[in-house]
Amino acid sequence: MFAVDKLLLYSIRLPAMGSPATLKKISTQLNISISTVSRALKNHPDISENTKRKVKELALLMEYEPNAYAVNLRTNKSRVFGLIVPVISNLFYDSFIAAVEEEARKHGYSLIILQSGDDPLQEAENLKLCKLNRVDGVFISLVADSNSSMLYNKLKESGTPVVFFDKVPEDDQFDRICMADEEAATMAANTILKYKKKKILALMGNPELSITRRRMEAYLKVIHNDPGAPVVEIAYCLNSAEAKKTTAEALSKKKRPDHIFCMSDELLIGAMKSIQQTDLVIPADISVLAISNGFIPGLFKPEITYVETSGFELGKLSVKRMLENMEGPTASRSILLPSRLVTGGSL
Amino acid sequence: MFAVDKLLLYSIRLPAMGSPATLKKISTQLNISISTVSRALKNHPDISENTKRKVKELALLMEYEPNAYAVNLRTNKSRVFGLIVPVISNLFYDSFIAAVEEEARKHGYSLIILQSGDDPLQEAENLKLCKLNRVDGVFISLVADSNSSMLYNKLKESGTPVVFFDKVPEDDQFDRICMADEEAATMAANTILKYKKKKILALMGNPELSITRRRMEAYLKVIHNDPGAPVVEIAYCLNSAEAKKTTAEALSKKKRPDHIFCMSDELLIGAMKSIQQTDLVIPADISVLAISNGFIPGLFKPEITYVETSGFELGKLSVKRMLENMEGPTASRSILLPSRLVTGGSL
DNA sequence: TTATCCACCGCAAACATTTGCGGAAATGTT
DNA sequence: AACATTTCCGCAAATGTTTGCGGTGGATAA
Repeated sequence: MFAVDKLLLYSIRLPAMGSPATLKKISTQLNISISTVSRALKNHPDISENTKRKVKELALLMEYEPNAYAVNLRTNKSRVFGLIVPVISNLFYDSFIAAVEEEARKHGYSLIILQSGDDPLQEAENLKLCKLNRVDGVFISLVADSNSSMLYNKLKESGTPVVFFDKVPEDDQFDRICMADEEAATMAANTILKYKKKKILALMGNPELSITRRRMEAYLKVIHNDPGAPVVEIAYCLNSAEAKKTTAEALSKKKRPDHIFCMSDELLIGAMKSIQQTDLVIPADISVLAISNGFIPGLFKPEITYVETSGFELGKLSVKRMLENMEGPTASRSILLPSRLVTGGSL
Repeated sequence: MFAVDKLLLYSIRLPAMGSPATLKKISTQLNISISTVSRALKNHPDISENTKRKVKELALLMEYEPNAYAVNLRTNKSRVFGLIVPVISNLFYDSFIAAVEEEARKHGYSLIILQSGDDPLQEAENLKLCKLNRVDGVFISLVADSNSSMLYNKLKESGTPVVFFDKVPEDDQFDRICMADEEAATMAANTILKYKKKKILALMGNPELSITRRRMEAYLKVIHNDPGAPVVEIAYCLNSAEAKKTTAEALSKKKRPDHIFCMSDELLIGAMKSIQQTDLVIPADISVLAISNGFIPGLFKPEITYVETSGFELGKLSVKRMLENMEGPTASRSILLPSRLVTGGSL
C-alpha cells in the first residue's frame, strides 16, 4: 500500500505521460520484461513476491488498467453479452434488461443493447453487430415474422451461445427461456370461470407469435371444457391502439361482454382506456383480468387482477442459463418460468 | 456477384476452416500480402481493380468480417458508447435509452448500458467499466449524492467525451443536456394560477439534486409573485411510496389541498394511488398537474394534465451533442430542451 | 540510353497482451 | 564436487489489423 522505492518515485514521470499505462511502460520503468509484469499482475507463481510487490505498486501508481481490446484479441473473449429486443421502451423488456444487466455485472459481464424495432432486417443486422463486436453470448427476443434462423444457427455453430427469451423460435434445439404461457393462460381461465360470466372479450397479441398461440390455446381449452362456459370472442390486436378500438366497439354493442381478458400489458392499457370512456364500473358491470408484468395493473382503480409474468425474473433466469453455457457446451434447454395470480379488485 | 476463379473455388476449403476468416487467410489463399488484402477491402487507390475484385469475392465467400478487437487495438476507437443511468427500468430512462440506441446506430455506434442503482460506488465502478471497455464516449445521468467528479474529469482529460443528461452536475464546464426545468416549472405554476386554488401540495423529488432545486425555485417564484397566491406546501419524496404516503396524510387533514403538483411521473403515481383511495373526484374536488414523460398521465381517468419532458427527445439531443464531440474538441455546452403543456382533464 | 513517373504491391513495425519454452542462478542432494 | 531441483524470469511468437515507407516493373519522356 506504500513504499515504492524512493529513487523510483522520483525517476518516474508520474501520471499520464504517454497517457494510458501499459505493461511495456511498467516494464521499462522497472527494468524487467513485459511478461514478468504481466505475470506479476496476475499472481503467477513463477514470480517472486518481491517483484510482484514492486510491479503492483507501480501499476497502482501509474493507474494501469489492462487494455480490453488487447486482451480480447489475445484471448478471444470479450466479457460482453449482446442483448437484442424488439423495443427497449417497454415495461416488460426494460425490467428484463435491468435484471440481465444486474446479474451480468455480478459475473463481470457488460451488456451491449440493440433494438430491432419489429423489423426482421434490423434484427439480422443486430445479430451481425453482435458477431462484429465479438460478444461472448447473445440474448434475443425475436420480432414477429423473424426469419433469421440461419443467422443464429451460424452464431451458435461459431461457438457463441444464444439464449432466446420471451419471443422464442419453435425449434427446440435452442435455449429458450420464457413464461409458462400455458400455465398462465390456464390460471387466468380457471380464475374467471369461477365468476360465471356470460361473454368474454379476449384480447390477444400478434397471432404470428407462438407466445400468442400458446396462451390462446390454453385459455380456450380451459374455457371450452367447462359445461356452462361463457361465450368467448377472440380479438387479435397488434398494439395498444388496436386494443382500445376493439374494446370500444365491443362495449358499444347491445350484447356487450361482461369480462375482458388481456394477454399483455399493452392490450390492457388499450382496453382500460376504452372502459374509462364509458360509465361502466369495474367489476360490477364488467370485470378485467390480464397477464402482466405487474406495474400497470396497480395504477388503476380498482387495481386489476393479473397473472404475473415477471420480466425481472425471466432476466435472472436467462443470465443463469447463459452462464451455464459459458462453462462449456451443453444440450439446449427450454425453461419455463412459473407464474402466479395477483389479486386486485377487478373481478 | 459470381465467377470466382473456378480453380480457386476448388482449392479453397470452403466455409469455416479455421473458423473466422482473417486477412491472413485470404491473403494466403490468394497468394498476396496481408496489406494488399486490407487495402483492397477498403478501396485503397493503390490497389488494382482486378485485385480488388478477387479479394472482395473471396472475402464474401469466406464471410470475412474484420475483427473489431484488432481494429480497436490498432485505431484506439471502439465505435461504442457507454450509457450510465441510475436505473434502466424507468419510464423516462428507457425512452431515453431507446432514443440513444436508435440515433447511435444510425451513425454506426453501439451502446453499452450500465445502471448505478442509486449507489455512488457503483456509479464510479461503471465509469471504470467504461474506461476499461475503451468506449468512445459516455452518457451519464448522475445518482443523487454522486461524487465521482474526479472520475469523469479524468475521463474527459483522457480524451473521452462525457455528456451529462437529466441529472447533471452543477459545474458548467461539462456538456449538459437537460429539460428546461425552470421553464417547465414556470409553465406548471402559471397554469395552475389561473384556477384560483387555495392550497397546493407540491411533491418534489430528492432535494439533493439540482434538478429538484431548479424546478422548485422556479415554481415557487411564480406562485409567490401572484397577489392572490395559494398556500404551497412543499414535500420532498424520494420515491413513489413516499409520495403516496405524503399525499394520503395531506388529504386526511381538515384543510386538505385542492391541488397537487407532482414534479415527476414517479411522484404522480404515488399521489394518484392515494387519491384513488379517497372519494375525491378529479378535477372537481382536487386538481392534479404533473411534469411527466407523457405515458403515465394518459392512463388515468380523467387524463392528467402535464408539462411534457420527453426522454426520447432528450436522447436524440444527447447523441447529437456527442457526435459533435466526436468530430473534435469543443467548448462545453449546456442545452435545454423546451417543454410543452399537454392538456388532460385534471384541472 | 537514361531519367522520371506512376501504378501496384509487400515489408515490417506498431498496437497491448498472453504464454510455451527455455535458461540462468540459486539451492538442495548425494 | 558433481548432479538434480527449484525458483525466478526473459525471449519470442502469436492474436488481426493498420499504415508509413520502400521497392518493383513498366511506360513515357528527355
